[in-house]
Amino acid sequence: MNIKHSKEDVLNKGMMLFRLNGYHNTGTNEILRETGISRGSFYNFFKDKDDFGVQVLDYYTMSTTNYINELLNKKGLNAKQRIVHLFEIFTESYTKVNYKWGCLLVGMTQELSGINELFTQATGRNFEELIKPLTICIQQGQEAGVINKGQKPRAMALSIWGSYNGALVLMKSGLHQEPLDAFLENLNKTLKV
Amino acid sequence: MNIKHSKEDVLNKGMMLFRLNGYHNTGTNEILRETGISRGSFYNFFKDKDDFGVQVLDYYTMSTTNYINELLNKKGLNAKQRIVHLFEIFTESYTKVNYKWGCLLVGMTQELSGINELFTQATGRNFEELIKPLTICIQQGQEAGVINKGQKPRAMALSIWGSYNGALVLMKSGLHQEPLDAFLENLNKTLKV
DNA sequence: TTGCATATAGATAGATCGGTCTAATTAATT
DNA sequence: AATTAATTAGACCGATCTATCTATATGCAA
Repeated sequence: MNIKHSKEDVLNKGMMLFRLNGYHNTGTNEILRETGISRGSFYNFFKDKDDFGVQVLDYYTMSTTNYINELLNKKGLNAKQRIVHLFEIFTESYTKVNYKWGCLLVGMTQELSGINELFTQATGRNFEELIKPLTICIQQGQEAGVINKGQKPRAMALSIWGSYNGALVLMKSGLHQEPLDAFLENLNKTLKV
Repeated sequence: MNIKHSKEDVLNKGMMLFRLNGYHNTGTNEILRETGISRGSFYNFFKDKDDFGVQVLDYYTMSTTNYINELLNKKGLNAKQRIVHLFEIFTESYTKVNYKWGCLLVGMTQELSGINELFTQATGRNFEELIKPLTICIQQGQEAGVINKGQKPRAMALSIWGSYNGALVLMKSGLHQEPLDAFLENLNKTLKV
């Protein structure tokens, strides 16, 4: 009796595994075991492990971007408040798992960008996707006068997203909350008019 | 005819390899080939690969901390100027290698912290070492009135070092300069009285 | 010099890696 | 219903992984 698995389920599981244990540290055997899929099916869905990795990364970025857009379009808050709210929600999600996993894009960047051509392109592309909504929201906030104009939207988005990513790394390096709080504190200062 | 290698040479080479290609993506064979050391010698120096990795990380932090201290004690500049100068020098070093490598502590954190007990302790410990000089310098700057007092020294150091680490990740994800410039721009704003 | 600890060399081992292959099953098409 | 295409299953393969093992060479102390 054969079992049918959706490709999305496999991508989801792979995402979780890569975020928890990293790309090189996650073998295909582990992916097969965790998803219950067979080796034949895996290589029917995906050309090879790298192809799988890139698809997982694209999938991660797509879902994350959707969620970001949702939060940054919330009614009843101004642009600045929406951004602060976004990062409060995001940092909380890491608190909830005891700081044990990180941003997949950060991890894949560290492990693969600059080494593997496919992933070098993928990390660059996904990073641009991820930062787009924030850039737009900052621009709106500056036009509305609720965010300071000390940096151009793009540069400010880079600063903030960078600070956020860095906070996640520091968090993971000591498995504690402190860097996330420092980031949120600094975020308010960065945005303040 | 046997050849004698210093342990420090091997640590140095390992540091370079891990920064370039990551921990799991660097095999012992590659380490042996690059250093010219034999397998027997390697396992005479180091208990196993993990032990080697931790020693490399400790070595990296020690040399980096020494360099930070040197830059943060430079005569003729005030605390704020010394911090800005430090990060200008540091970011430049990545520009020079075409954004192809990252901070070893960031990489090891992503790959190993939270997974491997030995490395979890090591990343936490090394991160604390690395941030210490910056914290002290910020405190001096605040007391001297050249750095704003909006955040406590420790929190500001976390914000800044986090932003710096995040900028390195964004840099590597797209292999470009932009996030480094955005970070330096933002750094000035963070410090300004 | 003798004796002993340490360092080097490299063959070898067992486990695991990513990936292929054939056969069986299921789905789609005519 | 018959035929073809797509999917699933899992045995299997060569390559590579980390680590050990034995033998040889070297440094040092008595």
